[in-house]
Amino acid sequence: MEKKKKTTIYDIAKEVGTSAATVSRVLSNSGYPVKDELRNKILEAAKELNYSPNIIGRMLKKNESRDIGVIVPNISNPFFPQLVLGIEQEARKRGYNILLCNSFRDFETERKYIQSLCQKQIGGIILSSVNEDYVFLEEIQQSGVKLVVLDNDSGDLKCNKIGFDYVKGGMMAIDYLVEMGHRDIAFISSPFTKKSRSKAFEGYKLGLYRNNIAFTDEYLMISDIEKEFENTTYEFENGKCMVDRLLRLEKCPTAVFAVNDMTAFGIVQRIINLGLKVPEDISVVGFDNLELSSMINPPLTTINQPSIETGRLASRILIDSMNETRREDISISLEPSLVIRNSVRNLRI
Amino acid sequence: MEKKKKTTIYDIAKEVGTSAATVSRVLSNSGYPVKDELRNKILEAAKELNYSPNIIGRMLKKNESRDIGVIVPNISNPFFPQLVLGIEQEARKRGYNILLCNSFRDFETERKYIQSLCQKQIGGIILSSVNEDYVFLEEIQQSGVKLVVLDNDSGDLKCNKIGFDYVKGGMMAIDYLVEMGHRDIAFISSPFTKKSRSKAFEGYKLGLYRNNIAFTDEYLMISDIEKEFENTTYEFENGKCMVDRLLRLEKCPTAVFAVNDMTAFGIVQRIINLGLKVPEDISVVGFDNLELSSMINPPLTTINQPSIETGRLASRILIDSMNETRREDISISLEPSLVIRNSVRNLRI
DNA sequence: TTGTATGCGTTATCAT
DNA sequence: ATGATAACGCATACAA
Repeated sequence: MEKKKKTTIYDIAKEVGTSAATVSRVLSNSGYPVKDELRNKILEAAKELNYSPNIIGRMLKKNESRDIGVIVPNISNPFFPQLVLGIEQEARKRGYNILLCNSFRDFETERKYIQSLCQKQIGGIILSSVNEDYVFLEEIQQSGVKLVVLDNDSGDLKCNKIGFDYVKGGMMAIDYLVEMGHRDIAFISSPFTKKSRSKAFEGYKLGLYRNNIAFTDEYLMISDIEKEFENTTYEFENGKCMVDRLLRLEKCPTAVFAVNDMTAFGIVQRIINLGLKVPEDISVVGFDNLELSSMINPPLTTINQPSIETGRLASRILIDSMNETRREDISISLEPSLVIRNSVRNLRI
Repeated sequence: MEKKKKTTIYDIAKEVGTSAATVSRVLSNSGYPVKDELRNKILEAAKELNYSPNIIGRMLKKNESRDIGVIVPNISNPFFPQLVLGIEQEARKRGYNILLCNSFRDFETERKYIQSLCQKQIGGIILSSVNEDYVFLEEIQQSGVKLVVLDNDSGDLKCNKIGFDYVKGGMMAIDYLVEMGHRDIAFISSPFTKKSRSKAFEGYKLGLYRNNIAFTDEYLMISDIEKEFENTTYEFENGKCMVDRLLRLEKCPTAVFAVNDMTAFGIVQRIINLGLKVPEDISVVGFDNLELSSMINPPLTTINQPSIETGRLASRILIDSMNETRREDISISLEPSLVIRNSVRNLRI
């Protein structure tokens, strides 16, 4: 179990009786002309000596890395594995690797990871988090690191952005509910510490408005404490709690719109636990379309946010930008869509 | 948007009027004595010039990396985010970063990732996958890379291993079901392409045996095709299909034991869709204890496999091994536990 | 077509 | 306490 020194191009050069330069030319597929006989000897010796190139040496020389950083709040939130999968698929396709970091929505953690990433001389970062320290991010960019920011309507910062139309998503949910004959619709959410939540709420209100339904204050149910960083099931628990509050209302709504699917899961479970039925007694619409939303009972009607596609797109944009295929920043907003399953009752029949 | 050359220790040295060596001594926290006045000037200049060390240079020189590779089959399978979380928590605590790869249970993909990781001069790999090419892995190890293999009873390969007692888990499930008065218990699974599945089945059989229940061939339900690499919901769909087969049996079992929670989700949903009830008509026990198992209806009784703890342990073992705190390989098997929720009916009352 | 020499940014060795 | 210099492994400009 002794440390076997790794073989370098010099070892191979010595073995074959040529120079390191020639070995490098062959082994790095540089396309540089080398006589076939010699080339073969080098290739042979490389196998023989079990040569594996040291990427670090190459990186130092060429000052380019094939890595891109990805920062997400928490990989345990089922939305993000899908996102990461999309990013990775596209990245691998182009020969890039991803370096994954969980920020836990903590500002300092995120900042440290970004710094650490930069010290590794990565070419770009996909940032799905809440860093609003624009000066910091601008510094990062000026040092040559490309950025794709997800879901952050940071008006000021000039960089690539991929957004999602949460407002429209919220409106679609309400439209559908109204179409199904509902007019008493509650909105259940965790605190508006994320833009996505307040946007969805905005959609809720606009949806009511354009369907001529007055917004009722007591139908807006937001929990008090935000502690999701500790516990992934926070949203779920919150959904459960809010149901209790809901049922204490003098006029109980016929439907609820949840700020996300996890919350909806909690809502559905609590309703059922109480001996009521979804959607017979209360209808529920979620937001996200997690893979698991189709697996619960009843299968959840929800607004789809295209996670994998977002990931792919982010990868593509970042890598293009790193290769300077495109110099101007790009800004895209993805569209929600309604996924009808089984958690909404049609009051019209 | 011009490329601003990054500042190096030489720039700082020039600025301050000292040598690069001294700058390095200060900025790398080497503990080497440098006069306070000079040290401060260097620190100041570093801030001033916005210096950020180039890890690549350091790595090349010191030939050590603070990265560890992690290979999982598919981050979309909800078990793995938890595992990765555990790995990362522990790794960060000790100053290591993780490089995540999805092998999609594909042999060649996995092999390529391992090679790529090694070329990056990482110190170790946590491998949660199915590479059974021992010679390959041995080569890797001989080149100095430490290995922690998860869930792979590769008898031959000498390296760190963390296992899980699937057999015992299976037995616990059956014991519990019997305790609740069940004797007609089916086993539903996807094909035995993973050790965990055949082991769980072994536990199923042993459980029946020690409870004096004869194993019935027709209660063993395994789907025909394995195509999970394409579709994460494969297990779920499979569970649904198998229910149909189950109900065609002349004597329908009172309970089913699912090879994993995802499969159980499908089973539960299909049963309910058919107008039957869980657990009133059919009881279901799962295997894994995904976070979501508590969120479905009814909440799933299942066998817990400690994902986060496994991750933490793997990190700890790998890093210790890299630091040669411990030289001998270690081999641990983690214990299952029963999580009782609401998907099993007590026939005794 | 091949070889020599240099430099990427850092740390370590050896003088001073 | 500080500075000059070599070395890490590789790729490349230049010479031959």
